[in-house]
Amino acid sequence: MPGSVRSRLIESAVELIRRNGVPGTAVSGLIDHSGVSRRSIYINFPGGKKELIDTSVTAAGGTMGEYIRNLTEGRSPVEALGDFIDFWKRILIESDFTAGCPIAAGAYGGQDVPDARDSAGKVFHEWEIILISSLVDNGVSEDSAPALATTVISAIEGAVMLCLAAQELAPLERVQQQMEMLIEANTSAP
Amino acid sequence: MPGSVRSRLIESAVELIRRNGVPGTAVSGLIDHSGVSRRSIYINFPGGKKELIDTSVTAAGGTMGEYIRNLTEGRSPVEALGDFIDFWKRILIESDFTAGCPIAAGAYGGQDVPDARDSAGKVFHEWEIILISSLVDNGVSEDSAPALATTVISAIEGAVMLCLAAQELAPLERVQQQMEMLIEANTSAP
DNA sequence: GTCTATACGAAGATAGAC
DNA sequence: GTCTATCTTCGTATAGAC
Repeated sequence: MPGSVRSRLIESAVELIRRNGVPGTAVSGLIDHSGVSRRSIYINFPGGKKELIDTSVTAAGGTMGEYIRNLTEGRSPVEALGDFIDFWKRILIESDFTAGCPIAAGAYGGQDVPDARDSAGKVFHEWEIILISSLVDNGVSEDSAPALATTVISAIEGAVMLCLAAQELAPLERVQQQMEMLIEANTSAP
Repeated sequence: MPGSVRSRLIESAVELIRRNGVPGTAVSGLIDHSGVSRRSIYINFPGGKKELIDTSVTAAGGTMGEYIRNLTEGRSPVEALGDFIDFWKRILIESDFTAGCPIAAGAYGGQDVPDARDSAGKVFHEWEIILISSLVDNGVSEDSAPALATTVISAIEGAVMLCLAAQELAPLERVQQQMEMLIEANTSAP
C-alpha cells in the first residue's frame, strides 16, 4: 500500500539510514521526517526500531534488486553497469554527497542490530544471483561469473563509500572504467 | 607515546568504531574499554567525542598506510594484494566477523561528524598514492594506474563489507582472484 | 489510526575533590 | 592525571484520551 503509514515509515527509514547509518537513525528523527505519530510506529512495528530497520533494509534491497534486474534484462553487462553507476551518481549528487547505500549502512550497523546485518547479506546474495545470470547469458563462463558478480558489487559499494569520503564522483568513474575492462577480460577468456 | 592515556584512547576508539560505527561508539563504552577516566578524555581531546573520532580515523589510516607501503615495497602488486587480503581475513576471523574497516565506518559516520568523513577521504587518497607508485613501478601505465588503484581499494573495502554481511570470507577471496586478473590486464596492455 | 504525556535509561559534557 | 557526582539533552518505549 503506497502512501500507507507503514510504507511511509519504511521510506523515511531508508532515507535516514542512508545518511546517518543505523545507530545514527533515531526514532525521533523518523517521526519528524515521516510525519507519523510515535504511537503508530510501535503499532506497525511491535519490535520497535530494530524491526523497522531490518524491514527497511530488506525492502530497499528488494527494490534495488528489481531495478538491477530491469537494467540487465536484454542488455549487455557493460550497458547495465553504466546505468547502475549513473544511478549511484544521481543519489550522491542529489543528496549533496551525504547519502550512500542503505544496505551497506545496515551491514555496518553494529552488533545490536544483527538482523539488519543478516538482511544485508541476503540482499547482496540476491544481487549476485541476478548479476551471475546476466553475465552467463553474455558470454562469461559459469566458473568465473560468481567471482565477477561479487567483485562488481564490492567495487561499486566501495566506490560509493569513497565518493562519500572524497565528496566527488571520481572513484565511481574510475571503477566503472576498470569494471568494463574486467568484464571484457572475463568474456574473452576461454 | 605508546601506552599513554592518549594512545590508549585512540586504540580503543579505533576498535569500537570498527565494530559499532561512529554513532554507535559511545563515550561510556570508550571508558569501559580503555580503562581511562571520563575526565581524561576531555583533557586529551577538548573537542570531545568528535575530536577523538576524527583523530582515531586519521591515526588508523596512517598506520594502515604504512602497512600498505611495507607490503608493496620491493614486491609485485599481486603479492602485496594477497598479503593485504590476508590481513583483512585475519581481522574478520579474529573479531568473529564483527569488525570491519574503521576508515569506512568514518566515511559512513553521518553528517554530525563531517571531520571524520573528510579524514577518511584524505586517508583513502594517501593509500591511492602509495598504490599508484607501486603499480607504475611494476609495469602499469601512468594513465591507468590511478583508476586501478582506486578500484583495488574500492573492491577490497566493498568486499570487507560483504564479508561482514554474509559472515564469511568468500567475497574477499573472489575479489582477490578478480583483482589479480585486473592487474594482469592492466600490465599487459599497451 | 491521531495527539500528548511520561517513564526510564543512556547519551555527551562539566566540575569539584584528591 | 584519578575518582565520583551531576547537569542536560536525547534515546527508546509505553500508556491514556480522542
